[in-house]
Amino acid sequence: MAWGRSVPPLLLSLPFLKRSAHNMSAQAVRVRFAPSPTGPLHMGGVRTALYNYLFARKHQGSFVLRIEDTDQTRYVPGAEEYIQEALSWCGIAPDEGPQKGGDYGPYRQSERKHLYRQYADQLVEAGYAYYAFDTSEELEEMRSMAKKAGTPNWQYNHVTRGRMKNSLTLAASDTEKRINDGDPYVIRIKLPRNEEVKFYDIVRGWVRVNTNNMDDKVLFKGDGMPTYHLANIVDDHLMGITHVIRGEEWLPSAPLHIMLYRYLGWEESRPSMAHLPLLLKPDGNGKLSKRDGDRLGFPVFPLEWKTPANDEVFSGYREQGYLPEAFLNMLAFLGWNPGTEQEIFSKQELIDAFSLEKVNKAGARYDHDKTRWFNQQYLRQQPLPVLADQLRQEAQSQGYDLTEQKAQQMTELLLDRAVFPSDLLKEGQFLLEPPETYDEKTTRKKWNSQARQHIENLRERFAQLDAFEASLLEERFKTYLQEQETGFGKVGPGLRLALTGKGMGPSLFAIMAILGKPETLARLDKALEKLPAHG
RNA sequence: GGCCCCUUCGUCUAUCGGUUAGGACGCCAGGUUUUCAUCCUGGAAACAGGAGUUCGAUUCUCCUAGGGGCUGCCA
Repeated sequence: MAWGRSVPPLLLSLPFLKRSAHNMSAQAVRVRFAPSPTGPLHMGGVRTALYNYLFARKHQGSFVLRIEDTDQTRYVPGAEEYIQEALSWCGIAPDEGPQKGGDYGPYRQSERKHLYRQYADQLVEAGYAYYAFDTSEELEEMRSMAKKAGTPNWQYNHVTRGRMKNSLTLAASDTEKRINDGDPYVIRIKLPRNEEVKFYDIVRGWVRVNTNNMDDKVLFKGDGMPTYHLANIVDDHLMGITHVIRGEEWLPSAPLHIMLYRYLGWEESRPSMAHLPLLLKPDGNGKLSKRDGDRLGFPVFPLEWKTPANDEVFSGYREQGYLPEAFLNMLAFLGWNPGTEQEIFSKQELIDAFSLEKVNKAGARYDHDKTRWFNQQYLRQQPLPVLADQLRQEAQSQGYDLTEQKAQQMTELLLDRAVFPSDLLKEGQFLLEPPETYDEKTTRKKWNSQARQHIENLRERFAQLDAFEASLLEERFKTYLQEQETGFGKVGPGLRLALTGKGMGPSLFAIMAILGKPETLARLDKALEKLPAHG
């Protein structure tokens, strides 16, 4: 088993496992990510896409994007574009999909509409499905009545279908008449009574469910579209999908899908299944949802999203300055672990290390601090010139003109205290313009007549220097301290305050070197002028 | 409620019957640094509970508890 959890040897004799094993060696891996375009893709969806992508790459297979838009009432403009853009930003764009094309298209289910009906008909003819004429209202009433009677989970199944309006209870002529008259109807699967459905899930092992606990799900809707259940089986089959890797929320309907493969006669080529653990919210209970981000102060979406209906804005990792590689690395580790102690993985390293067997079973709680840490790590790995160039552009957009050299110096100076690229400018603002105000607390504690005198003295000394570079400045500064028989703590804070207006920050000598002589002297003059001499 | 899935430090996780239960984030302490950040060193911190199988269970089985998902003519 290249990618099964350990399976008892005996079970290998089961026909479909043999088939699987055969599949794996002979058939090219094809996986799909199948979101429905009902809104932006959130990070849980991105992770599902990522695992599909990694699995495909690992096995030299194909990663397919399929848009599951069989519910026309839930269409949200821009959602599909968002999905594609999000995947591209993350660096996991599909090999086949609505944008890219491919040999198995079309890749939108709405454009595949004509394909599904024949399979629904096939099932009806084979006796595995039936027409049902019950209206939504009638079903609603059945459910609420059952609920009042103490049965919260009324099901349309082998017990109840005999009392409903369907082709099993109606005379054949009646059924035919209704259909010819254009009466609305759905097609439901006809599940057997008391039969065990079992399948092997790559991350969970054997899963078994009795058909008594399943219901006769609608396969084909009144509007002429298939439901997800039918469409996903038909498409996976037609598209040659070998492995279905999806979220755990699909686990309860997996047995139904198994039955569909069987009834459609496709059991021999059924894809393997892997149900991924869910992403949980950091606080409280439940899975991560789209509102958690704004509530807890982090994005849940890869890209910013503006709801078309009301212009509500949801923040995105991209816009907040996260690097896609960091985002991806973080996501990969939410529910998967290579078993080594390495945590920083390039995309290629993730591909090489990834396996579904190492995917965890339990849901993973999202930790924003860790995400920030990943970003910090990746930020430092960026080439200096690239960061400097970004800084320069950002500074420019805010009206500062930066030389390449100065941008580079600033980047070097500030990278250690940055988590986001934008921190470089934020933390280095004082290098671009003189302070307007001086930190109140530092002024009160460190700025006295003595400190003032030191600044005056230093100003004179610095004015004598020709080469304004850090090492020289430091040397002169220390010489001065020795002459004065005083310590760094008596002079340094005042100097920093005068130069930057702040009580803390990077090396003073590097700061002065970057500012240059005229600016340094000007700032010292300004501070001497503006700051009162107290104490 | 029913069905299914899950359960190791606060969080993400390693352990595929025998370990002082390891790492990372976060937290705390110390060191480096004029300060902040970085960096280095150290620390606190976990196998949900109970039975069983076994010479031996965090690891296998069962039960309990807790958590999660599903329970639509949504995906």
